[in-house]
Amino acid sequence: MPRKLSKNDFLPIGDLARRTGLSVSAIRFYEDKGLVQPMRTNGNQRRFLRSDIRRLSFILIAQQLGLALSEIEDELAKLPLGRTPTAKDWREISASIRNQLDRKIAQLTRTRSKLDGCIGCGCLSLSRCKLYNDQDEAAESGPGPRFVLG
Amino acid sequence: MPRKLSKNDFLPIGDLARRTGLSVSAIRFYEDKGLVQPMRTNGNQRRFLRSDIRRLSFILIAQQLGLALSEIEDELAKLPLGRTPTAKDWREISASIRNQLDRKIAQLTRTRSKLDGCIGCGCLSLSRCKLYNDQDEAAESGPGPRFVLG
DNA sequence: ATGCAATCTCAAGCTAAGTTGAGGTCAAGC
DNA sequence: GCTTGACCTCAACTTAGCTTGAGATTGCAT
Repeated sequence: MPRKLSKNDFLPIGDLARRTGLSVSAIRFYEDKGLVQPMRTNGNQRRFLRSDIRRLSFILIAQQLGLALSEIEDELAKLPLGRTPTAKDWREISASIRNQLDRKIAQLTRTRSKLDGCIGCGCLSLSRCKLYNDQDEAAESGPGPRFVLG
Repeated sequence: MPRKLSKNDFLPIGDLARRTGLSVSAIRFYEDKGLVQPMRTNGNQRRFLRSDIRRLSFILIAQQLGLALSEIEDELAKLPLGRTPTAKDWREISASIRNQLDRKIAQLTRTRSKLDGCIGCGCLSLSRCKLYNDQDEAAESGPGPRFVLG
């Protein structure tokens, strides 16, 4: 016998907000970005599955790890059929996230050691400064490098 | 005898752009933010001092270190009379910047070790997840979710 | 004196990750 | 069946760090 859908299986947006700590507007924003896909009632109101709580929690956690929404979308897209992450998926995804974290830490650490070199020389000379002339690794982040949790 | 100002001591914005690698529009933007203060010709064109090259270079370097323009402004403001940084100033400022770098690295490292804990458990449970519930350091960024998954 | 590149101002646009507000609709309790 | 709170859409605003474009002016070389 297929499990009957009880009323509680369809949550209105406010409930989801209360249970995730997100604001209603943020959830709508995420829907806009394609991160969740609620159904609609006849009256056009959103109805979410319980599993969307988990999906949104994943988004929140990933954000705290310093991933941009677009990166989170990429991670979620790796799941078959936009499924909400299970424990196994989570292990795989975390491994990928860990790589990104590692890279960010390595980047900052390199930068710091270059800075240490510069403190010694005090050169401030563009032609000689390591901080300045290593185009390869430092200048990647585009306008306004964003670091996690300020 | 006071040194006579030769023509080369006043650079038009394009020269400054070529010599720093910044775009003309970015330099104007920085002026707007108060980071440089060029003089004007009778015809209202900007004329920069040679020392502004150094000042802008400092801005570029500090940006690569992950400082926001507002933070850079703060650092530059520590200098008496908006002076361009000398080697000694640079040593002091770098020390301050190094602290900020250290904090960012430490933050990321803590986050990573929490993630490692989570990979093991695969819980994805908001009530238990360390990533999620360390209010002290992680959850500064908004409304704190406190509820368990369904 | 003229031509043309460089410069000027001001306004609008872009990305990220949302928030805020106006004006309108839905659904549930009494 | 009415009221009220939750919900809807759409547009505009926010901060950071710029870029792009329109239309006007300047200044250097010939």
